[in-house]
Amino acid sequence: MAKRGILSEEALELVAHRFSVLAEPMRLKLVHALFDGEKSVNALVEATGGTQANVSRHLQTLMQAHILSRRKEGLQVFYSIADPSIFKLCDLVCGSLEKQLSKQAGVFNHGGR
Amino acid sequence: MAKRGILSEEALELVAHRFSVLAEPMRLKLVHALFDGEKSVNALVEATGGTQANVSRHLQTLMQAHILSRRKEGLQVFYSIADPSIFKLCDLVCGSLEKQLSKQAGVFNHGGR
DNA sequence: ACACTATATGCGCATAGACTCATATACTTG
DNA sequence: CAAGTATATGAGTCTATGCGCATATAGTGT
Repeated sequence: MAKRGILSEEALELVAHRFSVLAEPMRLKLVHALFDGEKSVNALVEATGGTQANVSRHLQTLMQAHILSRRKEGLQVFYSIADPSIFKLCDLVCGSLEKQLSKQAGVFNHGGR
Repeated sequence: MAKRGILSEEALELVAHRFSVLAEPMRLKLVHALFDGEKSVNALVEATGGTQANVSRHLQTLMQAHILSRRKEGLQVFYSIADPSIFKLCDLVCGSLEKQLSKQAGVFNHGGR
């Protein structure tokens, strides 16, 4: 277990910002699409069904947060996941949500007439 | 490692929402203040320096996300962390940010004469 | 140089949500 | 029941940001 000291105001802002970057479905979709390796912007546009402009913008946001990395090759730009902690992060949240949902389902199965 | 399948649109929204709940400095401050055990609203107001109204609102948000739990005792309401995955989540993000910051520092130490 | 493709970005609109003030609710005590 | 304390919430304002449209920039091939 990591030791958790007192967090400064500034540190809190950083952490909050990091979470906020992951708080958009489209960006999660992009990250998820990159789980199995790098992809070009066009490939990501197709994979997500978003517009090119929007996908590009979200990729910028993810880049600025150092979550993705860029590789330019001719006309195309390939993005890939730069911060491996994203995997664990998503696993954690998904796991926690599954638990919650199964509990809520339990309420229905249990209480229902 | 958990297996990561394809996430539905709906699942993405849930995960995004979960992140968005943690994407506010004030809420992180509250969660952080609860790391060492339950506290009353008043105690949290003092600990965070926020207004009572605002603290109460953020506590609602954290409750609805099933991150906190409530215990009422007379006039006071005590909140505590209900979802232990929060600890790991924060550790992960903090660790990742520390790495990033030390890398950025390295750039300066390295390139600068 | 021109046309073409891939990606990035300026701008404007619309919405979400954080904050404050005032007030409502819930409980306790006299 | 009245007064006091702890917490929650309605209404309004203000800022942030996601999205679409159009256009800019960068690179390739003829």
